[in-house]
Amino acid sequence: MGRSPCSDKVGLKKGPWTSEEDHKLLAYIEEHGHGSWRSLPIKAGLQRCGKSCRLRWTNYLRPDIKRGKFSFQEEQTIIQLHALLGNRWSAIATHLPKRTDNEIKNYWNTHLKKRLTKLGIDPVTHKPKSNAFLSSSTSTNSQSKNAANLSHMAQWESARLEAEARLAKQSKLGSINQIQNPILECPISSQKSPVVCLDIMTALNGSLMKTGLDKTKPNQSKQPLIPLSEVSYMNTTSPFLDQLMVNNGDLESPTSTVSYSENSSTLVSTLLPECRDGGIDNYNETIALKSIFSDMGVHQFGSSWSQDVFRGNIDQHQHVQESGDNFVEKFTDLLLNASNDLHTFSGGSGGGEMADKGGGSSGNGGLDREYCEDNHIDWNNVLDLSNVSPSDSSVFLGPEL
DNA sequence: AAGCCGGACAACCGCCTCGTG
DNA sequence: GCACGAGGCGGTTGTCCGGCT
Repeated sequence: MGRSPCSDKVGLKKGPWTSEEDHKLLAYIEEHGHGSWRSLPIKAGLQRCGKSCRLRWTNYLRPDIKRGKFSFQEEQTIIQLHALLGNRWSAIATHLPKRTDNEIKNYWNTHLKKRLTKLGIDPVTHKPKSNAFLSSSTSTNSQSKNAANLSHMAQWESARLEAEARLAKQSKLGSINQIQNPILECPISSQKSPVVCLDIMTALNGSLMKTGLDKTKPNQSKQPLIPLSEVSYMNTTSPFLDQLMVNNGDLESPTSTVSYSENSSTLVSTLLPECRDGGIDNYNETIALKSIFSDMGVHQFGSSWSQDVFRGNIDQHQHVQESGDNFVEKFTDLLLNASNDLHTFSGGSGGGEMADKGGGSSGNGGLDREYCEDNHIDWNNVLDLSNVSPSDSSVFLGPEL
């Protein structure tokens, strides 16, 4: 089965590239573009197969490749994205501009994987190898349900990120120079101050721990939040989640190769089916979802998102459509760079456990290695952000109301 | 100095997806 | 709908190099 490797053809060279070959390839592509990779080697005078040329170009010769040591921030991003996406290196690479998927993959295999293992973290699941929560014989049914649902939602989130990665890639193809790395460019990151919470599951988890009214949000006097404990979206029979997972024709399966429309408006209506349908049958559950997003800072997107859409009887559909244009971008930025510290997650009360762990209010997100070492910031804190175990995420516990 | 070993990373291989006729 | 080719992706292998004995 399968065709023979292209390099099996007689006369084609394998192995390391010489500088002369590099020069030929570079010169040809600079002058003509790569065009068809299959025909390129002949035109460029190379005794290589097209595939080998393509790999050499994309992984090594391309001018927009950043080489050298990975920064602490890049490591952090890789770990967190890997927790969500698994070994989808190309998807991860879309969030690390100037790094190739091959480079990230190699770095993971040779550095990060071992480091996590040493710390007792399973590099596959990103959970402690002896996970008391999962193995506990005293786990309650609700805990089991929560775990199952967390897994369920993690799958969905993984699929969403994958689609977002495709969007990013398409954008990059369309205007390669217009895409800037929000992580690298983030002014807040350069200030070495905020905590980044990438992990939506952790955020969701934190929100699940919360109950009651969120004082940080506007207009709640009109529409108080439904206590999350009373909302059934984490129940396996949640019609909202079920709808989220299956009702949108484009969103076939959280684990399948995602085919949902790469259209942010569609994504919004996927998230907010009642908006799509024009009804508010799932209003309570939507309010719960709002609470989650607001906790993650989505309320900062602008009034059309947090104030208008959820206020009540306004033209929700229109507002979502309007805000949907850059929803994906903002949402992903939020996950990856988000500027908010964990105060948000701890109800805005001015410093949570993470802040304490991370050496004061500066937290650990967006910090470079030197800074972390200077300030005795424990690497484990980074790992906390990718740990989705509900039982040990006290970091995200909100104030009891 | 020579051999061994392991880390790092470039390159390859096989499979998959997607576009096209 | 099907076949085919191009390109992409992730896993694996090969090679180089520095440290250690």
